[in-house]
Amino acid sequence: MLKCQTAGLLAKMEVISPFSCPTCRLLFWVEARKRLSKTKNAPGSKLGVNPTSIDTVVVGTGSEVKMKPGQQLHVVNQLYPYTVQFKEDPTGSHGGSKRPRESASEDRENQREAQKTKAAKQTEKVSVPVSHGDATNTSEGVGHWSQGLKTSMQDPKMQVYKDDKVVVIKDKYPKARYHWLVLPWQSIPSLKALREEHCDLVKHMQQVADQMVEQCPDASSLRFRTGYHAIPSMSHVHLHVISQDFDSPCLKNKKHWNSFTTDYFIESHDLFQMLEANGRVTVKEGASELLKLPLRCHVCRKDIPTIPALKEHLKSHFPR
DNA sequence: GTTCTAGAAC
DNA sequence: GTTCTAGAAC
Repeated sequence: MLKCQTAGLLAKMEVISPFSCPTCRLLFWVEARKRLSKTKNAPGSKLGVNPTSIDTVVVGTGSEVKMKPGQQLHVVNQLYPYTVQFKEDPTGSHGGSKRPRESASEDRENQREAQKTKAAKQTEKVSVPVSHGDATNTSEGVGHWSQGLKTSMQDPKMQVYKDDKVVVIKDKYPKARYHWLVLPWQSIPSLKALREEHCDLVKHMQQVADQMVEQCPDASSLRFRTGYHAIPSMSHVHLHVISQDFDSPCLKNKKHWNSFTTDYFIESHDLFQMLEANGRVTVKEGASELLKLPLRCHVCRKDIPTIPALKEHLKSHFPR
């Protein structure tokens, strides 16, 4: 339940689109754009609610959160259908005037800013549990940008699914309409550290990835790929689950493009087979050179000269 | 990983 | 002149 402090209304969370408190006209924008038919079997049961840019709370369905005038509510988890229903106005009062709704892009921008601030704070203050080696504050210790996933995966507000073996977060800079990362709780710095004993874990990561795709509202219209970057920048093994529209403002350069559309992207299944057969994962020499390949459309194989031209071209394959 | 920006490309 | 990329810095 959501409680509007101004009007004293309660809201029940179930489905959604942009909505406002009918009494005080406070507007809330909820990211989820499409409905799903079922929620019960969907991974993750928590809704992350961010009632202010500073304080954040996590509420389960049915719990209450107090909102103040001007505060924005973000349903962090886009995966499930939500409805926010306001109960009957108990007082009959009607304060405040209707506010103009923020544009979706503006809202996304604000949220991105909030995330940046949040990440910066986490880097400063949060100590991440590490089960191996020395955690130092030197070149690549805690706080270095390459350690960011360790922080994000521990943050309940970032988590869209978790079980005893893995956690799933949304990529902070998604390169497509849907882009998740599946991370093991176990600290495995890179693909080099994978051994035969990790086979079950890797397989489980794949299963969770498949599950994420299954419950995606656009699973029927979009193709997905799940795989690993040959030489990832971020520490901690992570499996990308990414829709193949590559429709995202965060996809900005050749490196981004080629990391998902060349052999630099190692299919999860291929990686598993390699691990099962050899007990190791070997990355081909020269993998980093793949990032410099000319831009080529992954759908029609057409060569495209520049990133802006490529993004324009992609619109023809993936109209909104 | 991202951001910033010099200078290449047009 | 503007657009775009690539590499440094973080």
